[in-house]
Amino acid sequence: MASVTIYDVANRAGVSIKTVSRVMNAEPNVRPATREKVEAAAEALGYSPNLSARSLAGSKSFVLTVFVDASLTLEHWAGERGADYLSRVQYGSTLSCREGGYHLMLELIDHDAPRVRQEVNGLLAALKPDGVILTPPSSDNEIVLDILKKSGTPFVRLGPEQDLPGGLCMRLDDRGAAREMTRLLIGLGHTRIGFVMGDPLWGSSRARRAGFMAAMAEAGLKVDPALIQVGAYTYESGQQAGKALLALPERPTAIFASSDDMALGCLAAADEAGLSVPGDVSVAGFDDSTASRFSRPSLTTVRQPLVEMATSAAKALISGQVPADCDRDASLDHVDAFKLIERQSTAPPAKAKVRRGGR
Amino acid sequence: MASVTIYDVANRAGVSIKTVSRVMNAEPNVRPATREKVEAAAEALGYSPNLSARSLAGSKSFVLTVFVDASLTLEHWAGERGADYLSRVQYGSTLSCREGGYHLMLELIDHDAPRVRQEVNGLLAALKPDGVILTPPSSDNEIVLDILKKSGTPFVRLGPEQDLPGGLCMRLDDRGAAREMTRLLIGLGHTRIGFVMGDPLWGSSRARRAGFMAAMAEAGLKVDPALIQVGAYTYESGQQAGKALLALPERPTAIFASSDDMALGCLAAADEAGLSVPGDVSVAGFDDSTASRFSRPSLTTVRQPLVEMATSAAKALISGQVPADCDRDASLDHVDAFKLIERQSTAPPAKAKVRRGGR
DNA sequence: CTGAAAGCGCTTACAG
DNA sequence: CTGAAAGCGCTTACAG
Repeated sequence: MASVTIYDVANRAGVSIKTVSRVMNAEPNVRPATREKVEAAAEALGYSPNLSARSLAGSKSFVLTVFVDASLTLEHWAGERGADYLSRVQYGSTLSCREGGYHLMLELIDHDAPRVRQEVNGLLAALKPDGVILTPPSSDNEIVLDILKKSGTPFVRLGPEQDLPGGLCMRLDDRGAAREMTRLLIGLGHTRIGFVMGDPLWGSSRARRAGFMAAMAEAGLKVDPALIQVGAYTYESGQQAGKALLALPERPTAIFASSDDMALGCLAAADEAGLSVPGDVSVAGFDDSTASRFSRPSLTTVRQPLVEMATSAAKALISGQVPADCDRDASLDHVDAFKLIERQSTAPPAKAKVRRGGR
Repeated sequence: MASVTIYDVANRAGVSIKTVSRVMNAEPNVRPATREKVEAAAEALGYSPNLSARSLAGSKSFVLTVFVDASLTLEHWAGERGADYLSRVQYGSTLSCREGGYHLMLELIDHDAPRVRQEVNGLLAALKPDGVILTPPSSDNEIVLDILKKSGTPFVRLGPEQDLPGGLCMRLDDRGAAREMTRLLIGLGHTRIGFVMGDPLWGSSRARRAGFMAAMAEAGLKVDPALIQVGAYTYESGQQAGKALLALPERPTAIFASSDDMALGCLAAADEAGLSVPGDVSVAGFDDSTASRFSRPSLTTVRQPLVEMATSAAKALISGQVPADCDRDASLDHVDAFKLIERQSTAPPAKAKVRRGGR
């Protein structure tokens, strides 16, 4: 079955291909009667414009690309847990793409390979996407950001952790979320709460700490400086921070670690110290990572509204609201809502225990 | 940054664009020295051929499309359980695509919409994929199959249930899997086993029953005709069949329903009859559906090797091993392995119970 | 409001 | 083994 082209439609409607093109692209300056004739011809012939031809001739490709980390993604796919993060991103962006007549391509990036630059360059040259949605760790990969900027491809960074120039950023309200989580702990009855901060170089780390401090202040609780530990968003740093907090003469009854990985480290530290969670100490995290759901105990944490973020990201890219060359000053930060996920790792503080006789 | 084209490479290498094209496509008839010159120029310039141009000019698009049901997929994505089935299909097909320099596009099809025909036709016209991977219910949708055949697009049907002509089929060994599952039940000690068959019109139904019969025969167990019920692969039909089996004067101690949906129906029937699973009766299913994992009790079932199936499907499509017009006679069926998943719904039959005095 | 011409970056079919 | 020409199906930039 030979495919029907713009010429077939033009012939049948008795107009030039340029007019057909106008109608297909919903451009103005077509008489209603002409428009109808063309639409009828296209419908009768079952005509759909060839994406490749449009892309080659025009300035739009009708393709959006999502960059995900290759090894992370393959691991998640292989790991039978279902790729939860990715599913949510696909959900949101696919929704917007369908609405806008766009197509989504998922591309796995080898962030650690020496040839990332070539890989990403090749991808852009081959696909010419109208926009790219970056997921961590792409969102913070300077090589990827650099290539994207040089190529003039608009992009959105999902959940970026660093304050790098360029692109539209979609992240949750770090300060607000940290404040809410702290309020939750305070509401449970905790007054002596330890805080594990992420890398201070990152804006999100400072924002989360600010939220913690704000909640403590509004509750009239003083924050002992010894209760604030600085980590690096890693499991190990969290474990170290947790160890330090739990070794304090006056132990905190709750720890708010500002990333799930660090919170998981705190869980390990509690275990080492022979303390039960949440019996002896509550632990809260931040991110709603997959690990947070499967840890023992499962982690109370903050969830990013990923579906909504991905929906807006794709929408922004499709509508061309993201300038290709937007630098730090021009960058619009899109702050989304968030959701507290209460799981097993938090509880009211233990009452003063009745000490049974030594064993 | 203006993109580098085949002309730039040709200029730098001092050859014609045709020669560059030959090298990029690994065609023969290029002197090694020339090939090297071209490769060096391409590398230096960071050249990657534009996919749209290749697609428009040539006969290949380097794009594979996966058809999934729109509402099913959106439901899974929304349902926080992660889209397990889809993840596994994506995993396998993405792997093969990366290897072959192909790109994968996921397309959501509204199978129930009156405009499916137009939708699918439009998709093929716009994307011109070199092949399509069908997942249920696309695998058995006659409209979809018809369009694919008319358009001459090669396609693979994943886990088809009906014997329809056309395309390459990838399914597990129904007979062998049913035989193994029956052996498992027999191994547990069951001798009186009920079987719920799917729609007899479908080849897979008959194959699964044949596997059941074979296992029973090889164990020297006679099959009471009353123990074979015919369902329709739906929950309701399974419930009805289960009800009938459990009302038998001599009740089976195990039921093998040849689809998870029907097995779930049997679970409901047991519940209605006041019987516990697996205490009073074991129930086994077939498919490893998501529901089978989350049911109470979770279902012992047969899992399709989806990742492997998708990998082979994409590979076959990329290598052009699937003739565009293969009809029933020419269709090659690709039979894959399977895996028994033992969960909570099966156990050894109860010993003759010691009847305690009335309650 | 409509159209004729040129060109996007490649591959095809052919010639040598 | 290599290349010049034509053309894939559209959009762009322009003219009227």
